Amino acid sequence: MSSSSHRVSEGERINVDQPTGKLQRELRQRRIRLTSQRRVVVQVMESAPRHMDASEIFELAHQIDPNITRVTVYRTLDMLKSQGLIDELDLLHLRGHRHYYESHGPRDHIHVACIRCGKVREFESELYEQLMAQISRDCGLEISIARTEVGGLCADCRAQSKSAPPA
Amino acid sequence: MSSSSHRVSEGERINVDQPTGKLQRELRQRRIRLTSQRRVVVQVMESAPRHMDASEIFELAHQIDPNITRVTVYRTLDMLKSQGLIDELDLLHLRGHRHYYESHGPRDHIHVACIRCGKVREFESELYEQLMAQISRDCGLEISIARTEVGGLCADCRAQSKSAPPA
DNA sequence: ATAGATGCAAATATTTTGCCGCCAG
DNA sequence: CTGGCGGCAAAATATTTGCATCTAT
Repeated sequence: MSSSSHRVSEGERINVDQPTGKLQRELRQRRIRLTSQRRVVVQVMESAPRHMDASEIFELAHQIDPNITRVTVYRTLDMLKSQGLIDELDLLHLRGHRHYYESHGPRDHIHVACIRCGKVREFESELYEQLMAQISRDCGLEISIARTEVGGLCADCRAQSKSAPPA
Repeated sequence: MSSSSHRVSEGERINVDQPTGKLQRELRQRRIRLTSQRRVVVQVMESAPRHMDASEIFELAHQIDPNITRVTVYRTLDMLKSQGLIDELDLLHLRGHRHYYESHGPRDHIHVACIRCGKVREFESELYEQLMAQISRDCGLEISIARTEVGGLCADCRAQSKSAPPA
């Protein structure tokens, strides 16, 4: 396995850090049965260039191992969610009612999406952590999950709007 | 039907000043056809003590006017969403895959939910606005939607945990 | 060996669509 | 009057469940 422990650059978000492994390792550590199907599903998720919904995960996983069914994908996602290893997003429902999944990174980040072209970027900020601290303090909440999604027109799409109006 | 420029009252917990009306007023202003069904749906949404999903909205609306169908609720919600008058939330999927709806307030707020008791509180913060400004600047995004949901154990539930462990 | 996963098929739930008669503006 | 809207039923999606079988540990 290519153990590249160096940081990925800004825009791209392919998970190269723990080669074929962060989720898998977590599962093993937690004594959770690592079946071949689960291995495929987590690999698919970890190597995806962008967030996928359950159907997309299924398609890819099924291509790799035709035995894998939708049911297994749902069950695996549920398991990972209940283990707190992945997040379920809806990305502002910009493209329907799909739910997208992503494996937890080390830090919380914000999803910033363009409502026109659909590009999604991840954003981290000191301010965000301050905000969470404030919420925790003011609401007396012991925060375990947080999600922020922001949508709008990106610079590129604004530029294009000038020649061609919105769809 | 009921005179259009009259207030109907009779709701129960419906304020007659603006509440029975923000959405309705917006729709009229925008020359969007105000059918009796739409009136009922927006009233239900505006007078609800908490966020509801499509089914709940349907139940209540259907109680008020048995003619109203699920389809109409869906179509009305779509319309309101496309007008940017309501937001669609999932509240961290704490209770399954439901989507909740809420009419836009004047200011953006954060939804803070307890993962145990399910209580949802709304939270506003200067920091939040700063964060949005930062995102807008750094990502070159003209923000039109934003959503933040935070989950964790509230103080009450933490207290209870000491005597009775998690469900 | 055995608790726990998977597959299959069918049950549920949720959302969308086509068509036509009806009502708000 | 008329174009948009709601109702109905059915299609298309999405998710969950029961049960027998298989497998990772």
